[in-house]
Amino acid sequence: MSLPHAILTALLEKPSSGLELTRRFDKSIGYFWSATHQQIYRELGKLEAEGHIRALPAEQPTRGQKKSYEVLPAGRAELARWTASSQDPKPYRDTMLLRLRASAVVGTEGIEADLRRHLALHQQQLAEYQDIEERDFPPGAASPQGRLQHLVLRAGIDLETFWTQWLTHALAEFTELPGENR
Amino acid sequence: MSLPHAILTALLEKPSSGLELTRRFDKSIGYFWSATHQQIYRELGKLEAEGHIRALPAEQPTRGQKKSYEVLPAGRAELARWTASSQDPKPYRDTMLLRLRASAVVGTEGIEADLRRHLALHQQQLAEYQDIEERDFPPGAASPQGRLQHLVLRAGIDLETFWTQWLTHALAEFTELPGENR
DNA sequence: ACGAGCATGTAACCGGTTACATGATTGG
DNA sequence: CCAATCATGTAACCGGTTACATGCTCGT
Repeated sequence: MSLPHAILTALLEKPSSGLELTRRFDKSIGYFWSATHQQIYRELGKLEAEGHIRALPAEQPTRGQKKSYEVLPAGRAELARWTASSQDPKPYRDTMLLRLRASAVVGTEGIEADLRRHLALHQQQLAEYQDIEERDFPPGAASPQGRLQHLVLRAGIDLETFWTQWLTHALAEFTELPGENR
Repeated sequence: MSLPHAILTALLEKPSSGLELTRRFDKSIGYFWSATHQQIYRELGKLEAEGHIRALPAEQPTRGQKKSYEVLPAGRAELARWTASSQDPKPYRDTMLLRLRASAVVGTEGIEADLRRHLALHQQQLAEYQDIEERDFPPGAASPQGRLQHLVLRAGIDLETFWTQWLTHALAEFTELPGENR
């Protein structure tokens, strides 16, 4: 039950249509909660039916017409409730770690190339986050909202830093493995 | 398509019944790929139908009777293929980061307690991993299989270390926020 | 007027989750 | 023998994914 709350957050920051939300999910919020436009439309319908949001009274909503939504007080209250609620961290899932473990059994043939590819991807993502940090969070005092947003970005930066270091370490290990295991 | 391969890996390490697999998923493999017994039974049925595993020829398999499986050559080949295949990293999803972002909009009322709770949980998990490392991976030379397994465990340790540090940092930020934002 | 792209939406599927059912074994 | 537990399994649901359909708008 996270997608509706992600949408409520995005709509509170700025009322938007479905496509606009999809684009914004490709950027900031999507960095740690991605969603496709189908998910977003489905969820917008539910949120409207529940009285959490409403379509902005512009034109009649026919197909192909832009339809913007804004958050109603009930929606804001629900988001506040959810934000403050106690939630267990989801168990972590990662296929690369799974494949590395499998490679200990069936051989490491072929996995090294994908480790390198992942390293490049994480380095790229790290650079993107660092650009955002430089641009949006220059050193110095910031508003409380800004500090919270910076905190979230730091998590992204530190996670990508971890992955680049770990993958580098993993690749170094591989060069030391005896030939028949590679 | 990861669960069947996780099961193949576990079965290659040691032929097991459904319940035994469930227990082992609660431990080692489950640390980065959890599964319930219902998922595992469902998947065992599929894997058997595909000819990747077979039931060990013991007693006739009636309900309530233990039924152990072993991996067939086709299953091992499929696992090797999957392990060496190129796979994109899944976009990262985390509700705590989402909630923190939401709290920048609707207020941080109530979230601090859950940050503390998460910190305790991650510290606990970190301690568990470190115990395993001390017990199973003492300093010194190790087999290639051991080194790969150690690599995976290091990822778990480093991830939990990251979370404890980040949560500590986040809580420190909170104490500096002006009163109306807490 | 028409094709490209914009915007919204339907449908089918798939893996993970939760609740529950049923047969076998074992301890009191 | 009966309850508790072990072991396997069925069913319904839910969110995320993929493929496709349809209507509108705008540039040429």
